[in-house]
Amino acid sequence: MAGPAGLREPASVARLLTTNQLRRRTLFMAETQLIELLAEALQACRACGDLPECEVEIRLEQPPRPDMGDFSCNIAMQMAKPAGKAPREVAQAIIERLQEQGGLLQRCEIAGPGFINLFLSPTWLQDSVRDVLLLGDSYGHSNAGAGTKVQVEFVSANPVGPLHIGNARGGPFGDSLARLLMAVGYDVEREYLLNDGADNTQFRLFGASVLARAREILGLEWEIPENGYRGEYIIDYARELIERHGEDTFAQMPVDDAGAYRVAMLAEEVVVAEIRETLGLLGIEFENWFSERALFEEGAIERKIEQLRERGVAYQHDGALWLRTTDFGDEEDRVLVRSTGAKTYIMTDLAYVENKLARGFDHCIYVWGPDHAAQVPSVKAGMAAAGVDPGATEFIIHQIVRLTEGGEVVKMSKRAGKIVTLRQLIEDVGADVTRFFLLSRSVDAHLDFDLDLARRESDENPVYYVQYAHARICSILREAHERGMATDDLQEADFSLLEHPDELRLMRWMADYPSEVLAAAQQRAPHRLAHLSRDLAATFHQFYGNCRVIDEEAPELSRARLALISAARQVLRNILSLLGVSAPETM
RNA sequence: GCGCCCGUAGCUCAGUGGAUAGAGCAGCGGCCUUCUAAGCCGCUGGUCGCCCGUUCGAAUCGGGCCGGGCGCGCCA
Repeated sequence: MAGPAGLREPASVARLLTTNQLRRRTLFMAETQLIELLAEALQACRACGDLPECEVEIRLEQPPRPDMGDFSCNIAMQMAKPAGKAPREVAQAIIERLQEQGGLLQRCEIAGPGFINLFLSPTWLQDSVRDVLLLGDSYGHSNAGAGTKVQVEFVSANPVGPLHIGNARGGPFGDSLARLLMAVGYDVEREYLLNDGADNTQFRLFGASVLARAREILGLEWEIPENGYRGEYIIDYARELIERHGEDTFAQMPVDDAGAYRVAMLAEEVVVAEIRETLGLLGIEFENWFSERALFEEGAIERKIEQLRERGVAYQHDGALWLRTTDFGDEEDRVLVRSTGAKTYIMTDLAYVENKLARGFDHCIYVWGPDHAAQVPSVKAGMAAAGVDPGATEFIIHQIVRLTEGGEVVKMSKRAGKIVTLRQLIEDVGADVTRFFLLSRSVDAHLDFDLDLARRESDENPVYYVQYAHARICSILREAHERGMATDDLQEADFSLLEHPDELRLMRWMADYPSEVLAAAQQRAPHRLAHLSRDLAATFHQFYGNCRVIDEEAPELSRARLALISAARQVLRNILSLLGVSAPETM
């Protein structure tokens, strides 16, 4: 794929690079090497008795400001007490024995209460820009996951209506988490669980509601059941189904549980198509859509019940079958099979997790809404009771989303069917804004989705700020191309010309990117990507304000800067791609 | 009552045990004959809910309060 300015995509070159080559110049590797250097210096101090043998952990961190260096180390403060010396004195002893190594470290200094601040050499940073260009789309990726098979199950909203803002958050979150995990070397599959079993109360209530509406349309006696679905959209489903399957199908459908379930299954096709389409608008696609029904049909549920009985963890009481979860840390025992014979969610969860593990997943991540938070302990206890290692599963609970407009919370009522659908939201503010906003907060935090801000197509909207940086770079590359400057083979530019503080900052930022991706993946924190993207955009915009890229008087510097912004564009693209937000070439 | 999440600038929120706690939005003031002003620069704005502890060092870890949200079915 050719870039807008005829840039050659160096993907083929990237494939030739080995993992070691990739690692050599990431900041993470620099960090590892610096830690070794410090350890050697510390050893030297101990050898001549300047410092005592004591517990210290050599860790590097990022100083708050760039003029404080690229890394800082706190060992002097850790050792001050056992050494009986002032921290700065300890620091002095260490840096005196720090052996300068080829090209990595430029200088170091003591700062503040006793920090050792380390400055990377510009040469090292300049080389890292070349890696970005050579590795392209895979820059920032790593192999931390080592091919471990991970399943991310998310959304899994009951197939009883359109997705709404309440269950919208799991979509972008789960999808970006999956993308992140893939980027750091996991073998990931996304899955949507359809709660469409015959025993599923909600699913059957939904069927009964649709049937009632169909009968209404046909002029027959009708009644929406207690706790049924009263939203307008139920009428739409009824109409659609009558068109598809004919009036007779519904006129003759028995008004009972069996009829309700049959209608629910017919409606499911429509609902799932709608859900799939809506998520598709956000760039979310699932490798698997798993029907809970399959667990019943294929006998997994019955086998599980049998197994639990044999293990002696299930018992009959009050006409129901209970699981002895209290033996595994739960507050009370849980019902597996109701006295009506219907299976509960925990029953299907247990059969389902076994199915997942049987499919070869080493790790199963569940992304659940806050309404399911309370069931996590019982499900985990249930797994333990069933002999499934709960360590193979991970539950991530996201908090609620509220829409705000004009400073007020938009009120919604699910019972009355007064909801804002995800589709409406996307049509209102756009897919990119929807994804970015939903991803911009920590999953633990409640999220207020500011509709007024989201609608604004201006500088106030953070999505456009990031996309604008990308478009701006594309524009410069286009301009350079039009002026006849070479915009290919930029990895061969003379990077040593890039010495301006804003250039160094940008380079450093990009060199740090791979470890940020890894951290975001490990912390299951896609929202960090949103912040990173803004931060990179800001770093670029600042550079843009202070450094002119196209300068026909200085062709070599121009070329180096074109290489630099081309790299910045690549990293912006890579972050946006993890976020699932588009990177427009013009705005 | 019990459990989970949150409490950081006027508002919405970041913040891997470190230095002068940061962004966005809102407010005030500058910067376009030069590569996209959807931008940049500067200013204003804080008892990090409160108390005690751990630590050389706490917004961050532990305990206890206070406040808000959500959940606590033989619904999912």
